[in-house]
Amino acid sequence: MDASAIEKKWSSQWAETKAFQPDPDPKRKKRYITAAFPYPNSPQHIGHGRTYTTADIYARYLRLNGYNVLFPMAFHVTGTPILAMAKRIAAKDPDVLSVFEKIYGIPPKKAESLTDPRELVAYFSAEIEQGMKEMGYSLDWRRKFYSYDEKFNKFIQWQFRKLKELDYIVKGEYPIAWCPADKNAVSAHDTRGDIDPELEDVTVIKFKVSMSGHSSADSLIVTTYRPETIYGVTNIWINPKVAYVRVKLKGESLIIAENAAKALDLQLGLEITGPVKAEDILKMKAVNPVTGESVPIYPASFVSPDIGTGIVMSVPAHAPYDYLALRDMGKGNIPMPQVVSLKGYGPTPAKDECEKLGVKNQEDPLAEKATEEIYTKEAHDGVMVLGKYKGEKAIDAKEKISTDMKKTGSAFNIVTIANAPIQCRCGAGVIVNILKDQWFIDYGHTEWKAKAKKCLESMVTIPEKSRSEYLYTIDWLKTRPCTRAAGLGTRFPFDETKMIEALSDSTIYMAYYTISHLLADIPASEMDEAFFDAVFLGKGPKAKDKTVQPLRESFLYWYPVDSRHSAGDLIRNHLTLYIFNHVAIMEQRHWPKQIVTNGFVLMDGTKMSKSMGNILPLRKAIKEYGADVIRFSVVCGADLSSDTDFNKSVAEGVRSRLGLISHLVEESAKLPSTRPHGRIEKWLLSRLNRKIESAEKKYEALQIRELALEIFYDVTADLQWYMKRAHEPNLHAFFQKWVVMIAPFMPHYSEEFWSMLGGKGLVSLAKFPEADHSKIDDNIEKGEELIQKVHADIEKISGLIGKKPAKVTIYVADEWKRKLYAIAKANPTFEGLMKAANAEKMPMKDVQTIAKQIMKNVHALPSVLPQKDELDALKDAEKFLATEYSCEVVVLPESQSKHEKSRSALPGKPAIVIE
RNA sequence: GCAGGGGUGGCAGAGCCCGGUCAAAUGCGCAGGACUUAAGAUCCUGUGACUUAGUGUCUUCGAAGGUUCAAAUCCUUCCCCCUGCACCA
Repeated sequence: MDASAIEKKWSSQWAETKAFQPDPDPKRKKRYITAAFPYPNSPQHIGHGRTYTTADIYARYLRLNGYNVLFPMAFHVTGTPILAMAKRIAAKDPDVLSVFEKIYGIPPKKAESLTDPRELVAYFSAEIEQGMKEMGYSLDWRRKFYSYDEKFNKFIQWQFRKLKELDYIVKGEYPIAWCPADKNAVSAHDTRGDIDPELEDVTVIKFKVSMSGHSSADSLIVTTYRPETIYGVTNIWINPKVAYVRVKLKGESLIIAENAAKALDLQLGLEITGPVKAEDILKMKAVNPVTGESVPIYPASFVSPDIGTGIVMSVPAHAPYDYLALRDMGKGNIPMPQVVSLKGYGPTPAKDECEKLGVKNQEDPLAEKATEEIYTKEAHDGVMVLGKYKGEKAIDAKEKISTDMKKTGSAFNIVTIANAPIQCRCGAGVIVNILKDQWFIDYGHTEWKAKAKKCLESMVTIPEKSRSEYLYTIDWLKTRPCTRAAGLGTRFPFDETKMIEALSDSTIYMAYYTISHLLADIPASEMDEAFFDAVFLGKGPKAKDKTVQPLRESFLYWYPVDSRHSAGDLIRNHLTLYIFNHVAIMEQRHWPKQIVTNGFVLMDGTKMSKSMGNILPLRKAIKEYGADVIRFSVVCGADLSSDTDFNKSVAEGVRSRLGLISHLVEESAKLPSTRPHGRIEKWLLSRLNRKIESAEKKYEALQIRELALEIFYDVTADLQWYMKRAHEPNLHAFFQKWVVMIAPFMPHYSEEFWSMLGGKGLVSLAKFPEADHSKIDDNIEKGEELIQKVHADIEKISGLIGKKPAKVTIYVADEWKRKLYAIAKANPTFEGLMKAANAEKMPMKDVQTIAKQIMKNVHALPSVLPQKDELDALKDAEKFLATEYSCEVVVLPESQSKHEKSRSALPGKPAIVIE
């Protein structure tokens, strides 16, 4: 069977019959499933397929259970990445273009033409949509929209008005990584090398300076992460190669590196009054604001004008760079006051560490390592031995000293980029800006948090263990910026120059799906606050409007979302915001019911990444293996919550099994659908019903991996056994049920099988089989297990004796041995057992041997079949075993033999004699 | 640092909540065999060690202790790994 032909055939069938375009139907129960909508700035890869496949399996399962299921999809285009991507393409960025060509196979001409954000969105969204259709996702595409659609914008603005009414929208200051050239906020994908700028508070300490003994109006300002080491300052470092300037800050005159002054201007408002020569600074003395001590200024090459203020205070006992720079200038032996004591080190930990690592000089990369080592250790275990906070932990003293200095005006805080220097793509150095009129959503509100927690309590989280993460995030969230200066999406209603940020416009959009396909005749201008109030809240002046009614009905029918699907990394933001915004805006009956999160897909054991080039595009994968194989492969490998590995051999394994099943279905389709007659047929039926029963529970709880094992891998094993054992194999009736069970995983093949087997209509809309308990037969299954065991044993023994058996005799243990087991269970002591056996007049010699064995495991004796059942099972398999070994096989009760070996037969373990 | 999740056989990965049927599912890999002119596919067998006309013994589930008749599973301590810590979708 040709996978691609089957896929095409059935996906067009689904489209033609509008199989997955549900409308409200008051007579039927509904289920509403959503998965995170994709961001079309690249094609999707196989990893994206996992979430959607999981959601689709669930949606398809629910459909088989008679639910009216809505599973919609749209595209998220909000924010800057799409703009950034278009810009990079316009600039013919070789990295981007090569990824598109080499990984995704996009013709270079096409790729290079995607310089307009809208064209880019159109191209990639079409690509993604096509991929989703090929995967067979049962999506209702009528409801598709883009997050920059005018009507959607209206909806999002409504959402923000609601939040504002609740006082959840606030305005304030906010530090942000900033490109001074672009005059724009900078995030990881705007920087060279995709580095995420990390902002960090740093203390700036003022050292008053004196020149030739005369005090001066100037102060040198130094930046430090470790203000507590102020007690150990021996000197100040500047870099003679750097340009320094004098600046005015609130009337004070400060000396600072020119670059630093420019970078800090945005947050401090500095006025540069003129240059200062480095050689002049070196002549100055600086006064320690805490100790009052006067220290010299020395030159050092490690000081960078792009980090902090471009001036550094020297604490050689605790800072490896400071020690090294002193040593480099021949002052390695000057007194170095110890501020912090550290176990395992002498009074100068920095020196010790440098010597231990053998750091050559301040330019040596090892200096960085020494610094990290000392800083981390001192932060953890350091205890102050000097100054006001002597005896306290260094980490506590740090805060106190910093606060003290700020109080006296000798220090202040700035925000810097911890991992500086970082370059914007435009080439400018990234700096920190303080946004004065930044808008926030205030997730810190206590009542709001309480409501969110209440929602979480009533919600199902799959996996259950993710619940604690939601709880943590709910507690942790506080004010969160919700606008940006640039990006696609929706304008912020209270300041139209700003755009709503991307995570903030994707929190309640699931509500929009319920009406998005009904808006064609309603102009955007009519979609005001009253309109959405009426649709989603059923109140306000438009609540009775005729145009609103069908929308309201649709919303009321579908909402709430019964299951939200996403990757697990989104719990920390999107999914928790989803909860927050729902509880803020929606009525309680419309709060989220369930969130399902999954792990990533790894490629041959490693994370997929553009730089590694190990991305497998979804459509390429489909072409290579077929949609059903890919669907199965991305979900079956691991538990839902953990990362799963995709590799060739998994996919090929699935494909070959599917091939085996296809073959059996083809054969079965030719046979009539008959009732089971033989023992092995009963066995298969029992196994099937057992699986149906547990499959239902597992589908409900989305135990995808276990399901996959049970209804696919186990089933193929069962089928192989059946085919060996059956006299006239006929799997027609079996497959009629099984196909429905597997259909959520492998919808295309299932449709094909279903039609081959004479099923009516689409299997996608069929009914999930009901388990027939009366057909589950433990004894039959145990009997079959016995046969498998005996089969394996014969194999083993004949291997040991190294010859083909000429005759096999199987002796089934006598009934009294089973009784002995029962006695042992009731009376698990050796003496008790022997006494009871004696009373029963059992052959005590044999009893003793068996009893010894039994007693080892007396608390966990296997339950055994009656002798009759064992005999029945094995006799039924006589023919089969005879064919297997092409020799005579005889099954006898133990008592009918004089053979010595026959006495070693045990319940569940017949004796085997091979001649 | 704080928070969360983990450490199981060559690999991936179940089992752990609810201790015994666990030398530990399943898949992959590997080895041998069948089929084939051959390869591939498929099927069978094996895959901790030792042993054997058999269902036996020993040592294993990050490390060390403990509870128990019995521990991969429960308790304690320790070691190691991964993820997140914010404006980034």
